[in-house]
Parts: sequence; structure tokens; C-alpha cells
Amino acid sequence: MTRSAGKRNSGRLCSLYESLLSEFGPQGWWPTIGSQHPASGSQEMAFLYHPGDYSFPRTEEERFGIIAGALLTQNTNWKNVEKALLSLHGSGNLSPERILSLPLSELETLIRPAGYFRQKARRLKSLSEAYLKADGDKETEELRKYFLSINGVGPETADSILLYAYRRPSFVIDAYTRRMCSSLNLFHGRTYDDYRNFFQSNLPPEPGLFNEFHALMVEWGKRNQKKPI
DNA sequence: AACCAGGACGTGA
DNA sequence: TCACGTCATGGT
Repeated sequence: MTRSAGKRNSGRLCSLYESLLSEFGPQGWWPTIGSQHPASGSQEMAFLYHPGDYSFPRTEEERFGIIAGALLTQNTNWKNVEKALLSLHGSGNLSPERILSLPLSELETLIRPAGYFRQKARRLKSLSEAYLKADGDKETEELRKYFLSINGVGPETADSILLYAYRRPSFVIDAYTRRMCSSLNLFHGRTYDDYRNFFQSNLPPEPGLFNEFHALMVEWGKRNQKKPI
């Protein structure tokens, strides 16, 4: 990659980001559980987005909810994941310690709406154990390798955990990102890491930027799946 | 009623 | 490496 090609890609990415942001607005990822009507004291829980807030997860449950959600949403509609996470929360089990102490069959029942529930129940236990043992002071790429070594955690899940739960500058690549790259003739790569390297080498390593950019591309994908551009 | 959704893994060639 | 089957629920 020549220096001029690199600058050209950076420019394209930055203007793409700006136009997506002005068209769709801040997406407020990652959604977390909160009460829907805090002022009225209603206890009805729902998933809340927080547009423009790129700060660290506020509570331990919030952070673990992101991690569990990243695993549960694999090849699954997010609405189904919400049901699973709400049942974990509602039963007081949305923590790594509680997940580990739950009998496997009970965990399966709680997360059933998220699909692949047998596989995901086992993997959620191993991820919980790994999360408890994780060294949050590790350098980003080392922490990434650590999570990638856990069964059930592939590159997209690892990067979602790093970016949204740890606020590390690790760019998340998903099916929408690839579709967008090819349909805009922006980049064509072979592997996951090809795409990740493309974004990371052409953007400043800011977690807030990576956060919003990924979420915006997902929104673009959702809007353009029925009515292609 | 097939098809898709914010993937990952095991297998055989 | 890589193509292919498997894992499962819920909405369209």
C-alpha cells in the first residue's frame, strides 16, 4: 500500500463516516438494560441505546451484559437476544458468577429465545470463566488473542467484547461491513483480518469512532437489505 | 413457508 | 487453506 493510496482510503473512510453519521445520527451502541420510564418509577425493563455516549460501561452488570450479548447475538436477530438477556437479568443471573453456578439445563432454558441455546449455554459458561480470569491490563492485541482462544469466541465476538465492553480500539467486522465495502467498491479482502486491518490502518485508533462507525454500517445494512441502493 | 438474523466450529478433501 | 454441514429461535 503506497502512502498516497493510504491517504486516499483514509479520506474515503472519513467522508463515508461523516455522511453516515449525518444521515442516520449517532446510534448509541451497545444497547444495555435499563428501566424504560425511570421518572415514573416504572420497573419495566427494556434495552436502551445511548446516542453520543461513548464512555465506559457504568456497572459490572452492564459490562457483562455486553459480553454475553456479543456471544448470544451470533447469527441471531438482536431482538431474540434481548429476550434471553432480560430473562437472565430478571432471574438475577446476569453475572459471570451466577452463570457459572447455574445448572446447564437451567441456563439453556433462560437463553432459549436466542437460538442455538444448547451450544450457547455451554459457551456462555466458558466465556464467563474466561472473563473472570481475564487480565484487563493486557495490551489490546494480547487481550484479543486471549478471548480468541475461548471456544465459541471468534473474531467478531472478540472485537465486539474489546470495543464495547473494554473500550479498546478494535474494529468490528460483520456481514454488513463486508457488503458495504463491496457495494461501495471501497475494499475487497479475503479474511476477517484483511477487513479489520483495512479499517484500523486507515482510521485513528479511537474507540468512540470505531464504536459509531460499526453501528452505522449495521444500520446502513438493515436499511438497504430490502431496498438495495 | 422459505428465508434471514449484529458467527463459530468441526470435518474432510 | 477451504467448502460444507451443524447449531435453533422468532419475525417476515
